[in-house]
Amino acid sequence: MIWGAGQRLEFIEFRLFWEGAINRADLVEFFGISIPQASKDLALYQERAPGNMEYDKRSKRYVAAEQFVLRFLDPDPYVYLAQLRAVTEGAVPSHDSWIAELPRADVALTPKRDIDIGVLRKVLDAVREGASVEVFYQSMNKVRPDPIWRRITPHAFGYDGFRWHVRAYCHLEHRFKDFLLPRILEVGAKGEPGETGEQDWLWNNYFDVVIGPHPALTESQKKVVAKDYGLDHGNGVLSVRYAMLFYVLKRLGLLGDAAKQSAHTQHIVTINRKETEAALEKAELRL
Amino acid sequence: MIWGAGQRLEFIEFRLFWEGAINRADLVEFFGISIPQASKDLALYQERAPGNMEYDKRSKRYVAAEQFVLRFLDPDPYVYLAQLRAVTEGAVPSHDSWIAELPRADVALTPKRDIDIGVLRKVLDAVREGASVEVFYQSMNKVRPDPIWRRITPHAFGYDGFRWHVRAYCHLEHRFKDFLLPRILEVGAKGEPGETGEQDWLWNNYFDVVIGPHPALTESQKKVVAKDYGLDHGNGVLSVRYAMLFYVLKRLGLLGDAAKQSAHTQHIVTINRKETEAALEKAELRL
DNA sequence: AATTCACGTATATAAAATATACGCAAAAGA
DNA sequence: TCTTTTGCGTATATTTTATATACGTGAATT
Repeated sequence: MIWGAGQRLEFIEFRLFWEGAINRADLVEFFGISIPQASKDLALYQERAPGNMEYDKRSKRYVAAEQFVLRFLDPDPYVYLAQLRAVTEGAVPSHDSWIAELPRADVALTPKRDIDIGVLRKVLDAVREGASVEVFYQSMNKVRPDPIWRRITPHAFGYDGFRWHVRAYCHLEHRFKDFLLPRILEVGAKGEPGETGEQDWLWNNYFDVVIGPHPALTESQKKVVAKDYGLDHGNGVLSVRYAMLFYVLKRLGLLGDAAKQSAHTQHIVTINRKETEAALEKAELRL
Repeated sequence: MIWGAGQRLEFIEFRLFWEGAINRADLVEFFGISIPQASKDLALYQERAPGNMEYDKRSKRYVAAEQFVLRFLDPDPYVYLAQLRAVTEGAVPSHDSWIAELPRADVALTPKRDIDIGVLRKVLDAVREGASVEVFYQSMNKVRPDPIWRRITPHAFGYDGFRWHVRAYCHLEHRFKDFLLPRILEVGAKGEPGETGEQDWLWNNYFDVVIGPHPALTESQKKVVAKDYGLDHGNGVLSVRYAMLFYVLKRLGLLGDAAKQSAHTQHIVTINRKETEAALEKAELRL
C-alpha cells in the first residue's frame, strides 16, 4: 500500500490513462485535499512523469499526451473492467471507484443480493479456525423439504460464475458437499471439526477436460474459437477441481452432448466426453 | 474518498469485522506507517469506537468484541466476495486487497486474459467522444473468415458473465452489433460518428422474461427455487435489454426448451416462451 | 530466571497539508 | 469590446500529521 501523496500520483495517472484527462478539481473532490495541494500534486506529477500530460486551455483540463510513459500505475484491462462491472452491478458505490466517467454498461444477470452478512461472517470465522458450525440449511433435497439444522466443517469457498457456496464436510451425511451461502438461513454454535479440507479428495484433485471447437464450424471459425479459448493445436485442456467440474461444464454449456446443440450458440465441445462424464459422476456421487 | 488517517480507521474496522482481529504490525505493513503512528491509530479507533475490540494477550492481537458497532465501514458481503473473487482470479494482487487471510477459494472458469489494453483504451476514448473508429475485427461470420477493417461507432459495454463486448453501430452493415473486445485486434483512426446510442433500439428497450420453477420439481423444491431467484408468487419477471437477451437466456440455461432438461441441473424455465423466442429473434435479426 | 515480543508513550523533529492571499490567462457573457 | 468568471500557479505563515528515537511494561515462551 502507499501513502497519501503516492496514491494521488497513481490516481492522476489512472485518470490520464483511462479517461484521458484530469483536473485540479478532480483531486480536490476525490481526496478532499486543498486546492494548493492539488496544484502541488499535479506539478509533482509533471516533474516525475514529464511529458505525460499537457494543459488544454479549451477544456481547462490536463489531457494525456500522445506518447504516454507509465510511472505509477500498472494498468490492466481486467482490473478496469472489474471495476466497471462492480459499479454497474451496484456492488460498489460509484464514488468509491476511480472511474469518473462511467461508460454505459450492462451486465447479463446480476446476482440477487441475498447472502446474509452475519452468516458469511460466521462461516468465514469457522473456516479460519478450522472449526465446525451448526447451520440452518434449506436444501433442495426431496426428503428434506424444510430447512434443518446440521453441523458442517467448512474449509473453502466456490464461485460458479453466478453464486457463492461454501465447501464443507457435512456431519449429517458424513461427506463433503457444497452449501449455497444464500440458503444458509442461520448459523449456530461452533464446535469440534469433522474432517478437514485435506481430506476433501474432490476438492484437492483435478480432472482434465479436453475441449475443442464445435465440429459443425468451418475451419476459419474453428480458428477463431481456438483463439477465444486459448486452444493450441485445435484442442485445449482445462484442469478443474472435481468439486468444481459440474459448474465449469454448466457454464461452458458442456453438461449434455454439446455437439448436438447448434454451433451458433455453442462454440465448443468436449473431446474426452466419456471420461468427463465418468469424472462428473464420480464427483456427484462423491467417491 | 477519505484521507490517510480515516482510511486507516476504516481498515482497522474492516479487519476486525471480516477477520476478527488486527495488529499494530498489520497497519505498519499495509500502510507503511511507523510503529508509534500505528499505536496512535489503534488508540484513536478505541476512542472513536469504544468496546469494539479488546487486546488478547495470548495472540498478541486486538480481537473483535462480541457486540460490534460499525462506525467507519458499511460492510457488504458482495463487496467482500467480489474482492475474494478478484484476488482468486488473479485480477488483483493480494497485497492490494484488504483481506489478509484469504480463505481457500476457487472460481469456475477464469476468463482468458486476452483483451489488449491499447484496444480497450481507444474504444473507451471513442465511446467518450461519441466518435467512430476503425477496428480490425475477427468475426465468426462464414463469409469473412479473416479479420477485416471496419468502422464502428461504439456507445456501450456489455458483459455476458464471461466476456466483455462493446455495443456499436457498424458502418459496414449499417446496424448495431456486439463486438467482442478480445476479437478487436487493432484500432485505427477516429472519425465522424454513425448513429448514436440513442438510436440503438435493442439496447434502449427491454423485454420481460417471465421465469418460474421447473415443473418437474416438487412443491417444496419449487419454493426453494422461488427464493433463490426472488420469485414472488411462483413466477418472476426479468427485465432485460433486447441486446442482452441472448446472453441472459444462455446464462440461465433458457435458450432451448428448459423444461426438457433435467430438473436436477436446470431449476427454472421460461413461462412466456413464445414471446421470449419472438423477442430473441427480433434481437438477433436486429429489427 | 532470562528472553522475547508486542504493546504504549514521551519528546523533539521533519514532512505534509491548510488557510489565505494575490496574480495570470483564456473563455464566456454582457 | 469590456467585464466577469473560471481554473491554474504560487508564496508565506501555520497547523496537522507522521517520524525517529528512546524507554518502560507485562505476559508468554524458552
